[in-house]
Amino acid sequence: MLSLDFIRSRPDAVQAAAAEKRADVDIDALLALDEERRTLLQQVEALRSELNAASKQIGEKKRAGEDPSNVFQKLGATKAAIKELEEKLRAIEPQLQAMLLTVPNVPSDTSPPGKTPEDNVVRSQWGAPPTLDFEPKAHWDIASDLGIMDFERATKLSGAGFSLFTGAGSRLVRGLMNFMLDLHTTEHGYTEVWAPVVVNRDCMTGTGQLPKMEEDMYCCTEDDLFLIPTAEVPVTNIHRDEILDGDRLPICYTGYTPCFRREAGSYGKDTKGLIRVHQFDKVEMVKFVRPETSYDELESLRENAETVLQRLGLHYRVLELCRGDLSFAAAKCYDLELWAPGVNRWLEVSSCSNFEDFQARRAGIRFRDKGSKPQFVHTLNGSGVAFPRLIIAILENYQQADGSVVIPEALRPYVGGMEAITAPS
RNA sequence: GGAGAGGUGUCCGAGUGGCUUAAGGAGCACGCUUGGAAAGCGUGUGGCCUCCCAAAAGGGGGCUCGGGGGUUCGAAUCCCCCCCUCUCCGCCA
Repeated sequence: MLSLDFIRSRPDAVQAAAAEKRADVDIDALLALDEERRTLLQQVEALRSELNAASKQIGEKKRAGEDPSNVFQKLGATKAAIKELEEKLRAIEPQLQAMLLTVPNVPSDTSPPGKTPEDNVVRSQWGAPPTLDFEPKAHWDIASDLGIMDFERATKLSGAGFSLFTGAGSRLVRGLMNFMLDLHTTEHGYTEVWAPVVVNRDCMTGTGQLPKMEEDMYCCTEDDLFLIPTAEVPVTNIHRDEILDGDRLPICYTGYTPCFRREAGSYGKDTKGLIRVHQFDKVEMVKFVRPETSYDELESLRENAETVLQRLGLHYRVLELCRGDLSFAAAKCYDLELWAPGVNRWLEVSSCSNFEDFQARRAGIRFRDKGSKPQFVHTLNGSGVAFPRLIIAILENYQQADGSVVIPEALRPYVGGMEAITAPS
């Protein structure tokens, strides 16, 4: 959420930014409503002030044993006027709030111009694609041939877009979780959290999934609870409606969670294999930082995510998202994409975003230095990293001519020393 | 799911219609005191909205005792709805 102050001072910039993100918002209408609200507020508060003074007078007179009835006379009209104005306000305020919640964040000046994913800027590359002297297989064939995933039975359980890992595949998932969490906690300084994966509406609104993305989430309608699409939601909301001690910042959390996405509107896209699924696993990093440090913190967040890929020896590139491709809440974002030779394409495994104070304002996350007024923190988060596409990359990059898959060295301690996954004989 | 208890400021805690612009205590900050500290004494102590002010500082007003409505000239206090927490019972990993 943007502050009304900011929108008032730079309406054109806000309207233009919304257009870049293809958000259908009418800033002029919003400001007109804001103006109306403030006018009404002034009127109603003046009347309330009168009424308060009169009530006080009545109390005093009664205590002094005097007759207060002359004060009563005019109060009826005042009360009626207040009631009328309040009703108008009550109609306007939710409307204004609803509009405010649909205004996207303004891209940072440092985010490159552009409208579509094609306009994203490749900022760097690391490593090189593997040299394979055979025709690389796609991960779904590798996994099926090795017996580490069972796509058919997963469909039987839950439908398309769900995964069933078995044997070494399952072990791989578990190992990845520990590998990434250990890296972020012991080397990158994050505090580990284990969070709920079902959250309430306030959480979803706080981080910006609601109201826009409701149809993309699994919802337990009986309880009005949502399955999280990312750990960003519960972890960022840990400090919702809090004023943090300025000395505590930055606060850095990392946590593993499963993630659930309905992917409404993308049916028929990437239906095969693990590229796009309804439930997947992810280790996430979330930071609460002082505003003046957030862009430095974004760089280190991206480096922390890159380290995961580097340790696993996987070829990747870093994209800087153009203004038009930024998500609703983000001001700046880096995507990390892994090279997958089997499906012959780049696959996004991490988004590292700075939301500045956009989420903090929605979620009421502030900090205070001694003797100062509270300020909103800046929030950031990044995948560190998402599992399915990482697994795709491991399988496809480390596949051997004989159909086996070599386990990256850094991962071996986490999978019981296993050096390769080989087909059952 | 059933029954009960409760939600007050940073914390504890009082408070059943106007001497409460929330008592008292603790904590915190500042000052006095001290060789220094503790104790003691004094002063102060939140958040949101809005207006005045070029801005900052400052000041005015409104709201804020879980949330939302209502009664009343006046509500922490009375009424209604909702949420949350705790205890016991039931069920259950």
